[in-house]
Amino acid sequence: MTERQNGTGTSAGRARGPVTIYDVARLSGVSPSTVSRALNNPGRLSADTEKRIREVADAVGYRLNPMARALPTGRTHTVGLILSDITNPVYFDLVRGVERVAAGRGYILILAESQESADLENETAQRLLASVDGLVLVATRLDNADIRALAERKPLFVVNRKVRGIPGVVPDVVPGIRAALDHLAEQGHRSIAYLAGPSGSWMSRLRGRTLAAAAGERGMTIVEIGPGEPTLQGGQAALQSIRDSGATAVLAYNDLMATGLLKACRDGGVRVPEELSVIGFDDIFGSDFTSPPLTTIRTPLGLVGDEAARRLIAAVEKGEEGRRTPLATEFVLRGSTAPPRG
Amino acid sequence: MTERQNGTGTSAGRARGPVTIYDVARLSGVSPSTVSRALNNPGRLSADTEKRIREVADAVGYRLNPMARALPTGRTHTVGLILSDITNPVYFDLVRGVERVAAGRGYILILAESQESADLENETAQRLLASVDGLVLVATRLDNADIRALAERKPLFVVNRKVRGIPGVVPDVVPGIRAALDHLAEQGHRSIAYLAGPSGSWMSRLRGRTLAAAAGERGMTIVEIGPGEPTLQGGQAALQSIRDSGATAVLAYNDLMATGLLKACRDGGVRVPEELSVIGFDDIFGSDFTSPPLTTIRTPLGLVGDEAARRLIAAVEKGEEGRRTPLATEFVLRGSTAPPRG
DNA sequence: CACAGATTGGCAACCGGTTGACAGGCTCGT
DNA sequence: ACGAGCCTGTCAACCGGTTGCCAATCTGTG
Repeated sequence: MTERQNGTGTSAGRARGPVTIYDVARLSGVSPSTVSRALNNPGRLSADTEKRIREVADAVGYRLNPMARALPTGRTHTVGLILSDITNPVYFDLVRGVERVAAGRGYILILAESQESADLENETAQRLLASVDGLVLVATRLDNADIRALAERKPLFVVNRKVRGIPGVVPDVVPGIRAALDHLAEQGHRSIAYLAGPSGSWMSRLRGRTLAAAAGERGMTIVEIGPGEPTLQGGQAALQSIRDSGATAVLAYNDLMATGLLKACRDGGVRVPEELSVIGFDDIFGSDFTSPPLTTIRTPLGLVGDEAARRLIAAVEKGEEGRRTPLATEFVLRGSTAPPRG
Repeated sequence: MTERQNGTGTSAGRARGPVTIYDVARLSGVSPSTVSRALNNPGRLSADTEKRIREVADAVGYRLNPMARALPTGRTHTVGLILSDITNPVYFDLVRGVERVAAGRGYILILAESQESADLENETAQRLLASVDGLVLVATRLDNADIRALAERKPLFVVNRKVRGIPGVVPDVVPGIRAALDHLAEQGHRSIAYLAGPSGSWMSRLRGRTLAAAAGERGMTIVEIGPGEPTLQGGQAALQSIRDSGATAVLAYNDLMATGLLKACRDGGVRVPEELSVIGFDDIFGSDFTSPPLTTIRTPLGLVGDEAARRLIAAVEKGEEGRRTPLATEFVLRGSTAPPRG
């Protein structure tokens, strides 16, 4: 009779802590291991016993302790999501996508921020490693070696970055960029500025490269401005360089920068789109109510989050990454572009 | 010599799993309990031993397993944050505040969404209870009884809702609302509409009540429109009722609704602010680049997140809630208000 | 009716830490 | 020289589950 701490003797008393399988076992007259089997090994026990135990567990409101299960099994039923900047609106839908899928499959979401620092990101990932079944890295600042090292410990999924041998997703930027350039060409623009994001950003380089290639095909010239912070401030700060470049249209690394640029234009008396056409990237919350409404290249961020969670969990549970869904960007025409003057 | 699984015999071999205190113990020739004490009971061991163990732990890259520690201690070093809607921009800064404070104090953040459903919220809270040291509930849809029941199991902190006996924070809405009404009165508005949020929202009722009281003091009349969804759509849908009410100015439950209303006005040919003055609430991301820029009542959401995390962790660690910081709203004058016509 | 094989449930070890109790060795005072 | 008391490190139990292995019981068959 090893009476564990919870037994309060004869009187029911108020239970000290949460109900455990030991309580359920005692109340249904079986051993703890039997309770464990009844609950997560259906069919292993006789139908009678299983049903009885389930009823008792239900009646007393038993809930398993995820940590206690994690210890022997190594499975935490938790996914970690590391972002460089939680308040960047570009991530909201992505976070929701991950959370919904995770919750729907019985997983918990751990959220962490790396504050745009590679060191902090690595430290954070290490810190989380033991607590999660897998990690989603979004727009990571880590180098390939660090990423591979992490992937050796736990399943990893990388969003907006391609790393050989590591599962991940990068929405195809080509269709959006082509459509945007077609639109600008049609309006008569020949010289386009690319307002680059952070120098360490793989995605900013990809967008820049793709843009340069697509511009070449259309006989347009690209001048790269930046790098700059991927924020409103970063966009605001770039106005002067853009004007100096002589470009008649700008494609910004993301909507935040584009919006900052819009603001700088208003403040500086540059009329958009008459004097300068501006195109953003991602279609974040708010870009349809800037003034003028921002023309942009939409990234399906909710779907990206879905995909990340789905495939990460598939890797965790079945050891294989699930089916890949093709994800593409799309040009969204609003009010911030027009033919150049003259 | 109970050689636990990790021992790979003579050759170093590649370690199976993560490094444990058992590994550190073996390598430094002490017992596991000594390692544990060296690491988190400074002074309990001789300086020599402690230093030696620390060095070994460092050298082999030991990291404690938070779950393994949580089991005997009951302390997970994790805080849970439950939001009704992750993509609502009102929460971004709040989430960041919580995450920063938590991370700074060595805590992990678990994020969950209740999708505006009380049942789902309760279920989520129950599910998370064993995994966290405490829970932050934001704009909860739970009733007081449920909240108290949760608070009996783990420390709880409630944001934007007052529940007797439960620690929480509600930024003072009075100064912001008074200033807003003073401004409207000055411009000559007499009849104001309040565009209410969800019927279950405590905060919406508080804002409505406070507004009614402040209006009374100024001899203005308030007509309440709604309830409505706290979203862009909710705001858009309300335009007709507002026009019908004859009010010359609207104060919306939040910026999302105010922004939706702005859009409906543009679509419906109602000029803002000439024909209708619109004031939002919270000053979320984006409300300074609507057209016209939204006049609003700012809530210091980052500080609210800070406060929540700080005081929750104080409650967890010291059993007492920490010092309260007074948090107040503030009127932010931008471009969506003007004197009424006529 | 005996016995093989399948069912059913329990024992005990294990996951990786923490911590109360305790033993051996030291230091120190007298 | 001897005992009190301190310092240091170990032992073992525990947190709440999971799971390999085994024993007892039940079933069916010849």
